[in-house]
Amino acid sequence: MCFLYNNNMLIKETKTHEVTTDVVIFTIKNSKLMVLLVRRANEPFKGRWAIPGGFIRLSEDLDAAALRILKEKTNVQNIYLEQLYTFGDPLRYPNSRVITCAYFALIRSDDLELSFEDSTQITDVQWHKVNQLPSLAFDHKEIIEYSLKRMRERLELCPIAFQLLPKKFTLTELQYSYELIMGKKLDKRNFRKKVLSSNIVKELDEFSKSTSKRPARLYSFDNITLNSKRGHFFS
Amino acid sequence: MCFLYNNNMLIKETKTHEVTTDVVIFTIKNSKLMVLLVRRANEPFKGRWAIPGGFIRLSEDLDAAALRILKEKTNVQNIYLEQLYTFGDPLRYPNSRVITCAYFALIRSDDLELSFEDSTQITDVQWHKVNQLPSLAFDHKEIIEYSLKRMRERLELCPIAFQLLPKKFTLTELQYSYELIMGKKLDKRNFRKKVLSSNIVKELDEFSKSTSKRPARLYSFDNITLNSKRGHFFS
DNA sequence: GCAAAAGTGTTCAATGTACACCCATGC
DNA sequence: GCATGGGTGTACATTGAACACTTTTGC
Repeated sequence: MCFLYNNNMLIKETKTHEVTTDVVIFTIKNSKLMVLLVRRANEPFKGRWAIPGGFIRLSEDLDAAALRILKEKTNVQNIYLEQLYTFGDPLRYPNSRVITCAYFALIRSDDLELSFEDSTQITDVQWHKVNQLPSLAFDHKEIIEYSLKRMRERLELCPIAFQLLPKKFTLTELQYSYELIMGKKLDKRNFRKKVLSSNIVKELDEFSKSTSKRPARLYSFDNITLNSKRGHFFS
Repeated sequence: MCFLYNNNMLIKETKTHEVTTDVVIFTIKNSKLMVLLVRRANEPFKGRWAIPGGFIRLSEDLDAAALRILKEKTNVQNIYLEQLYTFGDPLRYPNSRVITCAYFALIRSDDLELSFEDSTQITDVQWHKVNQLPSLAFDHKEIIEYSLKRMRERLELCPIAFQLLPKKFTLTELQYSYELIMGKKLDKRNFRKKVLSSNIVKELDEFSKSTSKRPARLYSFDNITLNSKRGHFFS
């Protein structure tokens, strides 16, 4: 039971706002754009897939809470994390008022250290293809769709796609990740021209161990600064 | 006293998160870009100027709460309103954990019906020039600065500046409002070319009652659709 | 007639887009 | 030697930026 000073009236409520953060975590795995989902262990939506999330602690910054959720699930740091939107439809969460501050994050698949990854049996944390999502809890479908839209907007401004790639990558791999996120094909020559003329990649003296074809030059990224003040790299 | 199920532990807390919304309300008045501030009647920061805001009701959508705050202060509808960012630094609010979901709004100065406007005495609600802000409560300076930045970004994508103008306006007035928001001078010919080639304005057969100079053609706006899914016009 | 704001086009640079062939390697 | 993905350049269209003079009105 809470007493809450709400809108200039002291009201008595059996529940109060709860505030969570949900983190939409993207990666590229097996040439697919994937999002991390957890299977809910409790009601509501017990057994349903959902975006990883959790309550924000009373003395915890929002960014810190999102980072904590991310670490709990993926054990990664040094990732791109950006506050997305705060969803507060009073009906979004059954029988309770839960406002969620959504974030989205991009991680490299080669940084992943997911304990559940070793097991081949079905676990409660899994990657799902973004274009083959299962039925999701709450408004999480809407949140993921909005994340995708935002990620595409960001991609046009700053090279966050690098976050999805290994530290050394070929231009074809880079282009492929752009195509996966943007959902359309890009022209190879124009893409390479654009990437090389912006000084965000550094040419290496290494080549991919060719998988039965001509080896491709490897690049690493450099000079990454974000146009957005909202997104950050956390190290 | 609340019991809160927080991060998988049932914890006992003497306080809980509180969630407010703050609305940064812009207008153009006397050829200046202005923001609406209220003087705080209570501690903390009693007497200090602050962005209008209030607690979100338990069964109230975030957008609705922002709209309510806006109506309480300005009595306008049919405005541009967009969720800005959620600020949740645990130290932003003294002695309490208050997370605020900030919005920004643009209103026409000729739509204004502010009760306090008739009075010439100092009231607790006033317009302030954005480049001459008084000392503000909480992190409200940061919120206003971020609103300005976002408004500039929006302006490049969609014609929200129309929200700040009377229903009939001259192109010079429109250009002036862009210059006020962007904080820089624009080229007259390029500006008019761009505005006229996008079909967002409609030429009228009326002219400004010339104030001792050549009368200028009036325009109204048309075909307003937003590029952003986040911003909305509320009618 | 003059002061003051309204109105009007062209040139140039930069950027984005469309498009097709040779190259290096593994097998 | 051939199949496969790696790598490269040019022509054109679109867009944004710089720039100055004539027109209309009130006084």
